[in-house]
Amino acid sequence: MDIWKRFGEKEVSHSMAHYLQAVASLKTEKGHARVGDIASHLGVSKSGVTSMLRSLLTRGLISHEKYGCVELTANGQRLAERTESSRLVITRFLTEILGVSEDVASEDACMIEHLVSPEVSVELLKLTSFMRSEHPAAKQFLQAYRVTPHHCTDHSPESCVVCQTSCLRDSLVREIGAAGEQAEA
Amino acid sequence: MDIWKRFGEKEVSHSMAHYLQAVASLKTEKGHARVGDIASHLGVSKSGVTSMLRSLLTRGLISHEKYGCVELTANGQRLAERTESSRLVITRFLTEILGVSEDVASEDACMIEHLVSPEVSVELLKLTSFMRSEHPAAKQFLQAYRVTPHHCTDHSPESCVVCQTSCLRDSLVREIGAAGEQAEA
DNA sequence: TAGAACAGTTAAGCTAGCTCAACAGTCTTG
DNA sequence: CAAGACTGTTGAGCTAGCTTAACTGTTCTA
Repeated sequence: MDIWKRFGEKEVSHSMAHYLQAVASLKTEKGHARVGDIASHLGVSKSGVTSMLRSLLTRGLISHEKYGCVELTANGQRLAERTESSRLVITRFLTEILGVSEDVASEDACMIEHLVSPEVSVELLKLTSFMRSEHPAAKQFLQAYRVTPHHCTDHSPESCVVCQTSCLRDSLVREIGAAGEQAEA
Repeated sequence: MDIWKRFGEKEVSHSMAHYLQAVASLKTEKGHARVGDIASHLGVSKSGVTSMLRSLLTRGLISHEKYGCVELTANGQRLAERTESSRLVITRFLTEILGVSEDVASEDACMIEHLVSPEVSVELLKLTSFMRSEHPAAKQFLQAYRVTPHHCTDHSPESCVVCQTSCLRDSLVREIGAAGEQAEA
């Protein structure tokens, strides 16, 4: 059970993914990405950018000459696109299907976009687009789903098929309450 | 747009979440959690455990006396339960609704369990349990969904309501192919 | 109850990412 | 075409997490 250690072995870290996305978005916005652009876009110092560019360079994800513009390599471009696609898919699933607020959806998507495998993203895209389609089964499902109250209120096998020994919803709902109280304080 | 920087400000890091889960599971398995137990359970060195315990201690998530057993505080227990609940919910959603393989589901759940907000987890639980319930709309939906081929094959607004300027599926599917080729090599 | 075997801690050292301060290179403008 | 303004890099230093090696503390057994 050493899956958890592979966290640090991902192709790109959270920071790297955002640097790649920043370069890509600056390129389309302004036509070029320079150290200062990236720094202000991400809200970090220029020296932080310089050192991150060094590690992206050694990983072959960008090309960059001193005092010059930053370019994505084919591999860097690929990763940037993949992360961006995952982010869009996740955000839309969270807001449109799960009905979570924009704020929570954006934050969660930002946290996990680079960690979710493409297999999951593509299935999420499939589910979201089918659910939002005109297919009668999808429309009926959504209607029934919206009017049905939260399940697992009594934690019986009839009301919830997911929980096992204990009610998962209990601890999660407690967390939401706790977060709200912290915000008020 | 500085959401991405909050990654490092999460209540617990990926490692911490797994240490807390390890302590909780060792407690229920063997009745106690000691440094060596945790080290072998997580596949890290004992000294790594010692230093991590120090930071969990200062965060008030565990109690631990020299050469003694490790105990979770109320707060530590809360976080361990929350992470574990999220993991279970995510895993079941990925396998049972999205139809992703056990391996991919376990890995993805492990990566994101501590990052997903309880709001999202609870909605995911609601969706999963409703979909797996006996409700006719759910059964019809699943049946229609299973037999419908992947959408967005022609990238027209009729076949996919999620993609916008470009087809998100294209880049994701390319990634799955790329991963497969890498594994073969 | 000595001493081996084992459990736990400390210490030094590594990488990743960040910060700020100081320096260097480039550009603009009078 | 030089002065100042701006952009970019270097360097020192920080924290988080990990490692190995060496040490200390505890426990079990002959």
